[in-house]
Amino acid sequence: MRAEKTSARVTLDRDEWIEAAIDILAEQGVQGMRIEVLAKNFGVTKGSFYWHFKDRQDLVDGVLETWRDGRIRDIDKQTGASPGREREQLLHLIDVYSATRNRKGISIELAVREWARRDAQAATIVEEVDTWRLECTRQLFVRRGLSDDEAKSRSLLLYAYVFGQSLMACERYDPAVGELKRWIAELIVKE
Amino acid sequence: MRAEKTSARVTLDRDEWIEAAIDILAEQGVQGMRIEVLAKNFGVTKGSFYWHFKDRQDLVDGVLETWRDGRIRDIDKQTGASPGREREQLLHLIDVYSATRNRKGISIELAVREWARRDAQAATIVEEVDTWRLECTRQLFVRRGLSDDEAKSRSLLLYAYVFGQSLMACERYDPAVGELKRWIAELIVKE
DNA sequence: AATAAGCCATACCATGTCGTATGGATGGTG
DNA sequence: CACCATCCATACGACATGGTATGGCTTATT
Repeated sequence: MRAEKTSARVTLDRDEWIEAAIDILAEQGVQGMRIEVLAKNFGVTKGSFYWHFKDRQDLVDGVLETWRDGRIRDIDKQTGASPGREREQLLHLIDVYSATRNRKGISIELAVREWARRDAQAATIVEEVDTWRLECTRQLFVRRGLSDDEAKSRSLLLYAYVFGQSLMACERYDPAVGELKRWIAELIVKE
Repeated sequence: MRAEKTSARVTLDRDEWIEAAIDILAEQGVQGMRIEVLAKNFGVTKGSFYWHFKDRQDLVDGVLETWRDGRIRDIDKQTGASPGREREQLLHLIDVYSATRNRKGISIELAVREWARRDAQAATIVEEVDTWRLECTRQLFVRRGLSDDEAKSRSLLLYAYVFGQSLMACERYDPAVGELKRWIAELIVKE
């Protein structure tokens, strides 16, 4: 039973609700973020939810802020200056967004983006994250000696590729799709 | 009023319901494909719907089949043999999936893919379409003289890029994002 | 004109969901 | 011990939705 997972805890707080909301966002999409469903998973009723949150919008705000802050911390960490290892950092970046590894992260990423296509608030958050990521990655390319325009283009290509790739069913296209992806990663980071 | 759009018609048929369902699928996602909402847009009640369809699943089947058939006809047309123009065909393919042009087609595409991530039936359809598209595009690259592996890799990159790019908010990253995209397109099709 | 078929409206039930109001249980504090 | 704050349960109203049952209107057929 899902409810047993946290039954040891006596009380809940905002962050636990937000984490659970992000989990179900990844699995079910925005429409799956139902208050009563979250409550049932915790083994409580929505009386608890409305103690910690004003309404559903309050939860939504928390989810988006938490996601944005986490993503920005993450990209800062993964593109931090480590001279001479820019190429490895870029390849690692692509690998991290590979669908096989990091399934949950990808699911959250796609769920937030599908959300952003129809919700202005989510779109604003995605825009902030995109801008930050593209800028950090651009600097990686620049440190490798690329021109500013080429660095911009390649970082845009990098992210568009990893997101799009996780939207496709490419396993059945070629069983050795792993090698195709390695080839593509090399093309994106250059050489 | 939306209802006036087709008020001239006296009766509806399955295809009109399916078309309207695809429209709202693009705008609202799968969760937006509500029978009573579709009926209200037509200015009728769901009594009409249940005359033409057994249930909601019946509509879903029609939507997925219609989408798949249309996509396969389309890719066949756009990658049809026209010797010596493979490069133009590839660039045109990328352009067609550009978010600025063909907004509705992109919206449907993304809606079906987000759907496929959580629905096995939709996933099967997407897989069929992906396989067909990748194969057609691979042949374009092969006709340009590329090796089979490189052709496979580049066609995968092409589609992943166009889908991912339409998931991103890249306009605010650089106002001249159009030039970045042209550069990327050139990199993907080679030279 | 009578009948039948096609197409849709109306009424109804069951369910899921948001939000509110209020009561109850628990533990700390004076 | 009395009181209060914290945290959750219960019950309710309001609404949207899928699906069913049935009635009614229009047009074609005989």
